[in-house]
Amino acid sequence: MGRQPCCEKSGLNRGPWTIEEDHKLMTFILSNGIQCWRTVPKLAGLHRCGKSCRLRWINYLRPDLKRGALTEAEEEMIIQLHSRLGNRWSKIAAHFPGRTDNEIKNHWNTRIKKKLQVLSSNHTSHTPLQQYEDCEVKKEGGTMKPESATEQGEIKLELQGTLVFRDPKIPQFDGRFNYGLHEGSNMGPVEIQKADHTTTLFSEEISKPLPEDFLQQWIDSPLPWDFFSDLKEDT
DNA sequence: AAGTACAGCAACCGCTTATAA
DNA sequence: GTTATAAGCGGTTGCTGTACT
Repeated sequence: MGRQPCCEKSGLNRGPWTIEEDHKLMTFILSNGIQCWRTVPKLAGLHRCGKSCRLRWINYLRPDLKRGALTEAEEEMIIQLHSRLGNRWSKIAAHFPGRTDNEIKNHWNTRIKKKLQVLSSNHTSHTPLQQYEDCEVKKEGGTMKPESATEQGEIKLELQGTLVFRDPKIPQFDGRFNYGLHEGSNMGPVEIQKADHTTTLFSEEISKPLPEDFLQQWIDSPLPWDFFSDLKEDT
């Protein structure tokens, strides 16, 4: 029943790959292709687990890999995608031909995360909502629901709704936005997007503590539009 | 020059999902 | 429908090189 086990766990090489191992794996895959990772190390003459071979190929040996540091534009796109997809690195990596999920994950954890932390700590002096002060904003329905709560009292909410913007600088578009926040925190960026047009709004004005009654009031109310009091609302 | 701290990244671990038997 | 396994995925670890003291 079922399939054969992937590989023997004992007697296999571990740790960094040698040039010779790389060469064996690359030569084998280029001439035979990949049918089954389990059989690859055996057929290629490697003392490695199939899983390890797969990882080495995907993250390092694939000929279509793009080498070199990620560009500013790529970084910006990662931030945008991460705000929508969260830590789904493979989904994010799918938008970057030649880049691997591991590469993007590492880049996020070692660089972007820190960059954003610095940005958010400077956030109180940042008022990009002014950028949209000429906007007319129209609400078109929306829902809000508690997503999760922890024992530490951290509450995450999901808000979904539709905004229609009218702005001379931005063609009219509707958007879907989601965010999470917890008691006493600043709310993160609110992303407004449609098709290939994505932008992000920030505001320190929308930082609110969330005592239970206030939270309930929020949950009960159809739309928490107080968050957007800075914007002219066209109802 | 030596020791320590830190950053970056490759590789591993363990869980989840898809699929063959 | 159930079970076992391969493949995929995200979190984490640990090695290596570099900067700092």
